[in-house]
Amino acid sequence: MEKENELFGVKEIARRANVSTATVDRVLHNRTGVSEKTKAKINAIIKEMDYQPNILASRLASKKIISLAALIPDVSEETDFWSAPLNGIRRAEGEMRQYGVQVQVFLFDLNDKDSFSEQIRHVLEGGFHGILISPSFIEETKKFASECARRKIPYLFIDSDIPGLHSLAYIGPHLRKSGYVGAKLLTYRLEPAKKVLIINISKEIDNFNYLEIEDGFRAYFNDNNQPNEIVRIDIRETDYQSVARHLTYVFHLNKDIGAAFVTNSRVHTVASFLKNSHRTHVSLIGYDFVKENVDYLEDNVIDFLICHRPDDQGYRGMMTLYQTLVMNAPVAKQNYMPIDIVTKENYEFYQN
Amino acid sequence: MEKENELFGVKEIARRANVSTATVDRVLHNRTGVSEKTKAKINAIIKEMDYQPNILASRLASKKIISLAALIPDVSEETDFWSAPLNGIRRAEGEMRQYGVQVQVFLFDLNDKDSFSEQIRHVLEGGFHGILISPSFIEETKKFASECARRKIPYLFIDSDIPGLHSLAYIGPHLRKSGYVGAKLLTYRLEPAKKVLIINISKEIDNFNYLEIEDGFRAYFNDNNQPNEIVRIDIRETDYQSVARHLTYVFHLNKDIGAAFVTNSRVHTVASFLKNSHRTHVSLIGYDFVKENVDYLEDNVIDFLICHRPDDQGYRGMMTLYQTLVMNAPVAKQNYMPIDIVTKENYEFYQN
DNA sequence: ATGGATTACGGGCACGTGCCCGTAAAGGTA
DNA sequence: TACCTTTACGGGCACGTGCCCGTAATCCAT
Repeated sequence: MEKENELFGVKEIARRANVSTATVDRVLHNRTGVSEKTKAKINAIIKEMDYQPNILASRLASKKIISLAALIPDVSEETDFWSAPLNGIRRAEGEMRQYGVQVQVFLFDLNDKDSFSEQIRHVLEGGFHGILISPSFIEETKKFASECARRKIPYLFIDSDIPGLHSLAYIGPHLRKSGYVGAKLLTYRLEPAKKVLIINISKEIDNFNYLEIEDGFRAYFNDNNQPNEIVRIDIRETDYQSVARHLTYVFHLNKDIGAAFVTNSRVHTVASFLKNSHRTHVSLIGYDFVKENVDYLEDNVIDFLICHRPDDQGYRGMMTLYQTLVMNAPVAKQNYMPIDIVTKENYEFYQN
Repeated sequence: MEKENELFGVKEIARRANVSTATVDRVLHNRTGVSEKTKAKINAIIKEMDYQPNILASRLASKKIISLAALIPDVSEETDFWSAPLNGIRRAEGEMRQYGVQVQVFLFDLNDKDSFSEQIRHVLEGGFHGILISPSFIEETKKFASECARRKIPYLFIDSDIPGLHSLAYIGPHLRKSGYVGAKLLTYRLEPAKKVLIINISKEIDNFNYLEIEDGFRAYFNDNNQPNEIVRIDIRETDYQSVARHLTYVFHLNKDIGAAFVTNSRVHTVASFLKNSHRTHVSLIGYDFVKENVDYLEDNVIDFLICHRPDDQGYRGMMTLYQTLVMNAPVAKQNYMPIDIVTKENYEFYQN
């Protein structure tokens, strides 16, 4: 039975140090106006008491509201993937508002690099205390990062990472391992003679995520001496007709494809093709818990979906900023999300 | 652009109603001492303003601390499964303490019904404002529930549910569906001629959880016209020697067992047996992210672990009580946890 | 010595709510 | 009318921290 000796706060410190609470306050917020001698004495007492400020009182008394910004892609007609992180951000906002935190969301067009740059300008002008950002374009993000460093604004990445920058944290998947998991699932019941098809459907040329995923996918084959031949295809158009055309060609060239792995959420387009061309015996795995994909899970066309809790990414991202700024708690720099496996049987309980 | 008109709180209400803040306070906490007329007027204003009390100020001003109890099984030498929920409970405690909430944990022995009853007595005597409980023994839990109802103490169940009682919520897996998922994974690459073995290792006779799981497992076979024959075995001793003896016998009788499904966390005992008897070609699936199991995942003896985020169950359970008591927010009565699939490839990122 | 600037500190109000205590008004009894 | 009880309400302090404002003390230049 140990008693937490936190009977008093600032007043107790002031009493012990023979100063006023105001002076203690100055030390706590390292403002000017305290002699080195008393500062040292107060700091010693603070350490000795293991003083923890009462956040309730602190937030209540503090006039200044903390404002956070989130910069993520807009929901497009191609994919509503980003509605999930947005959801998590909103959820965090709701919880934080009563603690004097405001959240502002900025959206950009994934197919328009300029919109990204423009929103970055807006965010930087907004005078926010912390920023969450999806670093979809590398060079622009690097410029953003150095500007944040100059202004001493903490920022963190979600969904994909750009290593080497001084972000507060990364919250998202370990993409390489994610591809590794995909390979495991895809080969779990695959006959040795069958070929495996990797499909990347993406307009953006400089999207680097799928490279990591594919790398991990191939690593699994190496590590496990998986005998299957790997075929790969890049498709730069996202509409069904184009995808179907490319796939028809690939399946024509390779008669014995037993499994297909799509490196992003557009797996439903492939599913549609497989179903239409009566190839549902091909095992199919792809990414993300979006409605179209779940429909094909239900329909037994997609075998597994891999998912990285995008909702939670948004939530945790905002909460991490909050923790840092309000309670300045230490934060893990790498915050890898679980690599979730979603099937027809468990999807109804999945929490994004 | 809509402005939240929450500029003021109780004072604003008081001003509009031409009363003092004290009177508003009395209405808010429906205490006595307010005439029906002014009460109605104030309530109208409250509704009109959509007044949300400032929880910071409320918790700060309120002397009374809210105390919560958690009643869960102790960690035993048989399994440290319950260390995970305890972990989540502690995590919640840490977050809530600064908001004036205290948590007390009561542990009982899963093999000793009397210890359960005794701890229930202690919990009820403790005068707690809310209780989280793992309803391991049905009859005792029912008595507990009616006593709570009498005293108007909200309580909720985690890990397993007893329907028909007026618990605040259930936070745990949908066991039937969980068995369903197990069957899917187990049969995913199973040859039609192979038999499937269901193994239940448990001392407790009245443990009803595995019945649900097994029911779901068999339902999958029915729903999918799975041709494999199912063999089942109950083992009432949990030590390795006994388990090995029973399994030796079963595998002797059934030469063509291709996959085994263990209905709880003791799958590592089976894994050990399979490894020792050179039967690692048998697919093996079981429950829970405990160290022994993960070791056999790593060792390729266990194919999949199914897991229901026990840590999160503890955390959410306590948080739900907190939400109910402090902000009296509405709560979902059924709160099914995701049915997570853990493999050798993704376990390192798994979050209990 | 006088004045002004700077440093080092204390007093005290404010944040929004909880709640104790005091009291005027209304009602009841002899 | 005098006295007591009950009802209905207001005043005001407290919670722990943030921060504005005032001021004694020290220092420096005239």
